[in-house]
Amino acid sequence: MSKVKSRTVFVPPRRAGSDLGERINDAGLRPTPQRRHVYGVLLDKKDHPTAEEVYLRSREGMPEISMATVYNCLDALVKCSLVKPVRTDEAATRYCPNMNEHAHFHCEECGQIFDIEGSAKPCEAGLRMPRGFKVRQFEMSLSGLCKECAKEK
Amino acid sequence: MSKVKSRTVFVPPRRAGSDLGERINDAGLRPTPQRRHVYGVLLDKKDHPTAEEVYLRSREGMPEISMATVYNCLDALVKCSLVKPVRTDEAATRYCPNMNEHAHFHCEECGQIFDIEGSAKPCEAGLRMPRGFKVRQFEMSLSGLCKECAKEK
DNA sequence: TTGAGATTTGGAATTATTCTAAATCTTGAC
DNA sequence: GTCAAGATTTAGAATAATTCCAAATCTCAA
Repeated sequence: MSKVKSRTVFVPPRRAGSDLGERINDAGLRPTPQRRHVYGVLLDKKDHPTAEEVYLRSREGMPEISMATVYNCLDALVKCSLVKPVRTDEAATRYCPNMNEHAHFHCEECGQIFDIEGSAKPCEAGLRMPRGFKVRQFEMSLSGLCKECAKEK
Repeated sequence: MSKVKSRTVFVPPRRAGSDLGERINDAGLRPTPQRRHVYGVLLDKKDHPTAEEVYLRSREGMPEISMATVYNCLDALVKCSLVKPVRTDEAATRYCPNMNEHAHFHCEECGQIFDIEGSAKPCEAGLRMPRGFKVRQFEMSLSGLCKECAKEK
């Protein structure tokens, strides 16, 4: 296993999945095995799992990982803008690794979340922003019935 | 105290605050003193209190009310579309009695929520809805710094 | 190689919310 | 007015999601 390691700059070892490590590294985080693994789990299946679900999936490839670490890793990934937290009407926060501009559709029937492509600025979306407010985030979310569930009615 | 009471139709007693009662009644809910009181508390000060805050304010005029009842009342008001639940990054759900079309702005600094007037349809807001989805709710939410907090930076 | 600081871990603690079962209230029928 | 069925309220227990804690381990710049 040939590694290149400089004195002052951390270079992640080159092996399968190292690109994840790089993305974490680029974002200013230490690319620990746990963070890499959790990020990999999210990228692997782009649904919108809860922390609990991420924990269960993470344990498959890393049986010793703890729930606390999963929360830590998710927080870290969110802080680095690699992952977005998604809140629905349900209690648990879900996590989305799709960082393209999109909205979330929550199906009231089956509970699934779907990414809806597209974006707009608040004013384009008909909002009358009062002067002086500094908008950092603008999110749109929808709920109703997904294609499958709508069909069944 | 003159009351009119028919055999088959409930007529709420006419006294101060009965309009609240009517709105609750119209929405198909029994206008109990607790529901009326909780709704009154929300209308009284149109910020976006948590259940906890609603509880504290409710106790001022109705010291025996319980937390469970506050949750029950809020759920009932939400079901009747008299009140909207608002979720932010924080854990606790907040409640908004403004049922006009509007979005919510959450100030990251002071935590306050502001109503932003305006509305749009998903397609007008740049979203490309896939065929077959049945949209029941479309919400927009913003975060950043409110006027006051932005000034301080 | 090493020490400072970051990270992980299991378990305890906290917070928000829901559930439960008993007491009370409300309403429509008589 | 009286009554029973069902709705609502209540206190407290239970649950669920998340955060906190302190000890062990890891990471990496010097």
